[in-house]
Amino acid sequence: MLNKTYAPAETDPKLYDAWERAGAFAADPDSNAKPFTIMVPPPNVTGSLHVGHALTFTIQDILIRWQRMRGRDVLWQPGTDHAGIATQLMVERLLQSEGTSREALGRDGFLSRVWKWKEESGGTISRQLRRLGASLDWPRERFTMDDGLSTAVREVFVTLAKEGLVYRDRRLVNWDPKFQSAISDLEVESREVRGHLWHIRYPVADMPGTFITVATTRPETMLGDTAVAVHPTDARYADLVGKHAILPLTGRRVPIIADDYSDPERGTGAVKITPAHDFNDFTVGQRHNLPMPSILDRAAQVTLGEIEGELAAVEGVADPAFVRRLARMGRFEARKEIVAELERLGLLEKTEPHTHQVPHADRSGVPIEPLMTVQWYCNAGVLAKPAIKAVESGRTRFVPQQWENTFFAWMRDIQPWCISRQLWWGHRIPAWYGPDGTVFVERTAEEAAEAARAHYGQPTTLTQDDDVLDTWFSSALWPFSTLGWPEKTRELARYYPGDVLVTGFDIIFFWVARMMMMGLHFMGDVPFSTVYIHGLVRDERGQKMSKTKGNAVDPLEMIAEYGTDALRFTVAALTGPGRDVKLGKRTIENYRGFVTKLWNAARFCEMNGIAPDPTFKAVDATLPLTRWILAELSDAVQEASAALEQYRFDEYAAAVYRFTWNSFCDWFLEFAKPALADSQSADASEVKRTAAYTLGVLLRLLHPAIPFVTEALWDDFGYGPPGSLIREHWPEPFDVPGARAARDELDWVVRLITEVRTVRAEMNVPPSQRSPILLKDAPREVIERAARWRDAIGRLARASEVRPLNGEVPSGVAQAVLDETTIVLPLSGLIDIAQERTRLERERAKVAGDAEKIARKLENADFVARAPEEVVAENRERLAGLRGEVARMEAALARLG
RNA sequence: GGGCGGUUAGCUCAGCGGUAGAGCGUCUCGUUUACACCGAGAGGGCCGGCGGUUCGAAUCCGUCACCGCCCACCA
Repeated sequence: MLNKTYAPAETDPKLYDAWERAGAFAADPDSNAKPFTIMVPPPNVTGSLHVGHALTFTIQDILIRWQRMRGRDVLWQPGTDHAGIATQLMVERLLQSEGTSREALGRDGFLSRVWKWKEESGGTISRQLRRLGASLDWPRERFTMDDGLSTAVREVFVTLAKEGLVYRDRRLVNWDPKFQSAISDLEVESREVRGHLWHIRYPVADMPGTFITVATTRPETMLGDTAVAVHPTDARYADLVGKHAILPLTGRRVPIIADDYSDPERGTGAVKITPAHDFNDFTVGQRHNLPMPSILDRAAQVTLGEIEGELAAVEGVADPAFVRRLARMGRFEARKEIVAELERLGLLEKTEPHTHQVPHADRSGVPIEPLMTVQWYCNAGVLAKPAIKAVESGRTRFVPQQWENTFFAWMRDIQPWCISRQLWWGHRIPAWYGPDGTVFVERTAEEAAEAARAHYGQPTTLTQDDDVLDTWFSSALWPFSTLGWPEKTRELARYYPGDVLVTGFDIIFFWVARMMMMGLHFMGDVPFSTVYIHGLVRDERGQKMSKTKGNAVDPLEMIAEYGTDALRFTVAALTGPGRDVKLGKRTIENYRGFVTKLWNAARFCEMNGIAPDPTFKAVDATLPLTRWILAELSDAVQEASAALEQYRFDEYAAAVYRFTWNSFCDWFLEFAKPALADSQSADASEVKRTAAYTLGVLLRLLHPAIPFVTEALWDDFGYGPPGSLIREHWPEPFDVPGARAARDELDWVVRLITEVRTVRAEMNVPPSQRSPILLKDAPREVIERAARWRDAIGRLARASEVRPLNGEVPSGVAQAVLDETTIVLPLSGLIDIAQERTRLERERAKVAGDAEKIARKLENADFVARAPEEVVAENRERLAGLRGEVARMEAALARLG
């Protein structure tokens, strides 16, 4: 006997354990079935489950469970990402609380500490994914820094380096002064900053009293200026081009140059050029062959090394002593000092408030500093070309398709990817340097030593590159590194390329694009044929969720409170194409009601002795009721499958919800009650067997979304052995004999009951007050129908009897029109004639209005001539029907007197 | 500055050429062989504005307005 309510907290983990122990999630490389593969986007090993995970993993698990039921050999590849910066920072904080530090432990000590942390606490997210019901193939779990995956990383790096697609370069890089590492363009985000625009007078050399004024938001970088640029056509400055300016503070003579980069509309039209600290200035510097002194170090503190020798005292303009005091000062403090000094010297023309976008490091949150360093780069431009082609040709498609534009826009203008990071935690770059700086890129230290011996003609001591690779470098290999590449494993042959990649739009560039590039380059094929892009999870008001705002929904809390199924169904119901998911506690609570509804419906079935009957076939159904619910069920199967086929999780949820609640519970079970009450009745057996069949199909339809409650019911009813629903076959639409007639009949009964209920509710008739339902002008089929459904109508429409009305309509009755029949409800004493007249008049007006609209349409000669025949015919028919109704309503009104 | 998405019932959204829909919320009623995490009924909409195409536009095209996001830009 089922409990009064479903208790997910106790039941769900047991069901999950049973599935996992039984190997229900396991891929089977030996099977003959067609594979279906999803590579999980590996969560950070430091992570814990948040709503974003709940969304993405629910979607994936729905697809996975659905395809598994369809008989595919499903591989859902699990794993975690080492997440370089995030993990290193986390362990560093841990060390800090223990009174030690990364530096104190040294590189090796620190790394073993991180590994130890990973062994002890790195499994949190995997445990939490189990609570979400995610049916991942756990024994295949991988970690991006596993031996195998690390081999893959080295193999890719070395191969690309030998192909010239990975190389070292000295150029400006986005530098994070807080973490003191290079970062890629993607890790930079613009933030609006309210700052100032300082207008600074640079004296023109050999022209005493003449100044050229530049405007800047970063006066501290002027220490590294090596030119002032004006636009070639700017008449204001034409005479000054070719002359020199005296750089205030340092006294350096810098040329005044003409360059298109200068925009006469902005600032003063003259712009200071600091090639070593600004990306635009860098290109100007290259064009004009300017010196590029760095004046900020890796911590973004002033460093004078490259300009020390050039400092010159100039009366009233430059003072080497002042500049020397700036050494090792932070960039923002130096800015203040420099502004004060310029003011003192009378060289500060004016200061304006100025709001502008400043690039920040997304991780550390500090403004990035363009810095001249040597880094490793990947030539993404070359790798991007086949990836673009693959999407253009449809080999890989995006759902929703609009994201292809985003992908193309970025890929077609892709910049070299800086892949080295000045961190310790990550894949160490497999490059070794000889004493003279010669670089040996090899898979192992031994191979590098071998290469060095060949190069130098003798054994030579090498030093390995200190840097590690961008975390996304190893993520880019995930679709094949997890399958054993570079070994030629049978998994690799079978499960690459995968089918679907599910992820958020925020990492299309970070991850999707790079997997495409690497997959095509190393496997010769795309890593997946479909990329399903979902939205972001937001709170009920559409705000981004964040811990600081306090509006974050904790999925584990929701699971504890409402059960996993409620959370999952909510997510599915809200996941429309290209839309963010606005998730609130109330919504989850609401869908928990759906899970309960299903549970109670099943309980009701159980209480009535409804049990699976494997011999039952839909084609054997003979009754209108059973034929009708089976036809509805077949439609629901069809709708659910079509929705999943198109990644319409919202439509899938809506279809199964509607069928369960409206068709099965509200009408079928209610109509079934008379038959169930009398187990000897002729219909009882067929009704029960149909109910059992319907429930069985329904559980299968619902399983991908709400796996726990469906498996619990499946097991309890004994549809199969415990834990078998997960591998049960997905239902197919089926034929039902006489479906059309059954639908016509049930449709009529439902409309009759609804009509009577509406009248009674509007007349405030108490439910205890039963009334006869008299059918005036009813054709014979209708009278027969009414007789067949006497019990159900009696129950659901509170009728004492249902019969044709022969003769006069008594007075003091309520009336309603249903097709050609007028329903008469003698409710003597309860009917207020005036009120009834108002009600009927309102109805009449509504129907007459509809009729009028159609009549006007049909009077339009163009419509009749040009609209398709069926549409015209349909309208004619409708008009006739509506006019009939109006006439009957008018007759009813007349009878009221 | 370039691009993408959105604007439909109080809220969240579906519908994307032929009778304006759902869920929630609101109001009224309710101890009926499961379910109050429930049942029955009702109210609620110039489908953002303006133009166009069409026999017919929420739906297609153009344009404007507002909202959100992405990319670029430290004068």
